[in-house]
Amino acid sequence: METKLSLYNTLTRRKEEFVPIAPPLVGMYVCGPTVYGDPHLGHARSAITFDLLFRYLKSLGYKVRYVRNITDVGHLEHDADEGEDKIARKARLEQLEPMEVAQYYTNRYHEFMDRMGVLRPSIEPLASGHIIEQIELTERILQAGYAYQSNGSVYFDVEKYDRKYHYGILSGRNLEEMQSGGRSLDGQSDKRSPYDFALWKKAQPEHIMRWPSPWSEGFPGWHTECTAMSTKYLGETFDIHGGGMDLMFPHHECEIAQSCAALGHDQARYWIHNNMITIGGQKMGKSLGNFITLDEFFTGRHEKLSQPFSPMTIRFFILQAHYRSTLDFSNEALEAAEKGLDRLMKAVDTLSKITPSDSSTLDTADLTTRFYEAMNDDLNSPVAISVLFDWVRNINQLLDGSQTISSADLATLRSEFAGMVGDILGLCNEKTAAADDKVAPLMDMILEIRAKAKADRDWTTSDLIRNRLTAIGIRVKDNKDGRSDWEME
RNA sequence: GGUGCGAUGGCCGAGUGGUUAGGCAAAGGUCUGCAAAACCUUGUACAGCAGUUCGAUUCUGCUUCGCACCUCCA
Repeated sequence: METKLSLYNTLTRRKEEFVPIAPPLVGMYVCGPTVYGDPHLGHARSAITFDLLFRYLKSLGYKVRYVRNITDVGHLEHDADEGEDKIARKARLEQLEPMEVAQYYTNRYHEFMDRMGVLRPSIEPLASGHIIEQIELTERILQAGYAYQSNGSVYFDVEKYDRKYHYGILSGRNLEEMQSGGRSLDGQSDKRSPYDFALWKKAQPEHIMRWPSPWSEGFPGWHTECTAMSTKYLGETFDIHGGGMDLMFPHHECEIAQSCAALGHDQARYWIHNNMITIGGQKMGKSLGNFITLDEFFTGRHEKLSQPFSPMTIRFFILQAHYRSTLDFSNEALEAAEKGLDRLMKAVDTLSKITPSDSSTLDTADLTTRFYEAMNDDLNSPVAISVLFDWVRNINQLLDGSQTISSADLATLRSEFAGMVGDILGLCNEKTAAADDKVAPLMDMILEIRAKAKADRDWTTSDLIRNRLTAIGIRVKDNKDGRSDWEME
């Protein structure tokens, strides 16, 4: 490999060469969804970003253990003691068991991510299945002296922690600044300081999701699951921790604090954060209520959508922007992505129709070198895709005959190109997939009849066939050699 | 208020101290029975003002505008 993979590490605020702790093993933990609502575009961005990293690391030969959690414990709406659990509230509104809500949205999440070509993680632990581990973590932090009990709840002592470590190391803040510019929370809570966060919360009588603990019947604080589960499955130190930028503070900051307090050190070597999807320049999210769910994208049922957009179009749209840039939603951008993807997938198809020559006028090394250079540069998928498009032109020229390729080079090109598009970028041809095995021979027959009509200069018949096919959504394209191709709209 | 980030051609979106991003859209052409597709050609884009430099869209400073986090959030 000419270049090596470098990744932007939020912790150091620069790109660093990626060096795993114990190659070829790589441990990666990514914060997954809280399952109390339908997945939206934002979830897709995070899932696809780390799916790309997962796929790319694997393609480089690493053996990756990818852990992505499901948060099925609702935590609290507000930081105050009387806050309501998100999942419990949803359950109350829909008259379901909390776990029924969590299961339903977990299923929905899986269904939509599958359709977008997002590979399932190696381990997908549930927060509710790791209460014991979270209690153990809390005990360790208590023993280390960085937490205190208060009315049955346990809180992390941020001020004490900050005297030895640095609370704010990831998000570039420091406690003093936060305190001086701080908003004054009225002392309605059991916390000593407004910046302290809960490791364990005592449940109010009406709180449904609750577990026994040494301190009270209650539930874990919302930062503990990630620390507890990443430690369990990836060890005390692992390679990559990912998530959305909005999780940087306080969530990831608190994870670091918990690790340092319990283990004496941060767990993750590389902290990777994907940027947000915006709509009209503003973050698409729950708090603003301006999000569009994936279901709405796939069906087109949303007032802001001009048409349905397929799962692969969404994936391609996301991949066409760098993961650390904000990506603005618009119908025009999605439509452009749809057409661009179509062009790319057609080229994959075209590759199988090219006949080799004695020599090559193209150098396939150009594709490989530039593609991997882009991917190695902090996963620059937009540039990688632009390299692919340069080769889409080349592939089309090969079909036209204005370029030639040897059979050895063609074999290389086929496997490289398909691997980049399919295995690394995770894009597949939804149109081809739609045509099942029986349709293809049927189409061959129909086009054979049409070819005969064309040979007889019977344009009435040939146009009738083509028009009828167009009407049912099958596009016919005539080639110079008299043969025709077809594709599903 | 604190801490960060951004402003690129009609739209989306990379990148660079001097030489082509790419996609979509648009215009002309080639091919074709017609069409579609494909191919070829076509765009003096880098918010504004100073400064550094032989040269800045790229570096520095300021200005304007926008965004994110500080509260659940991918």
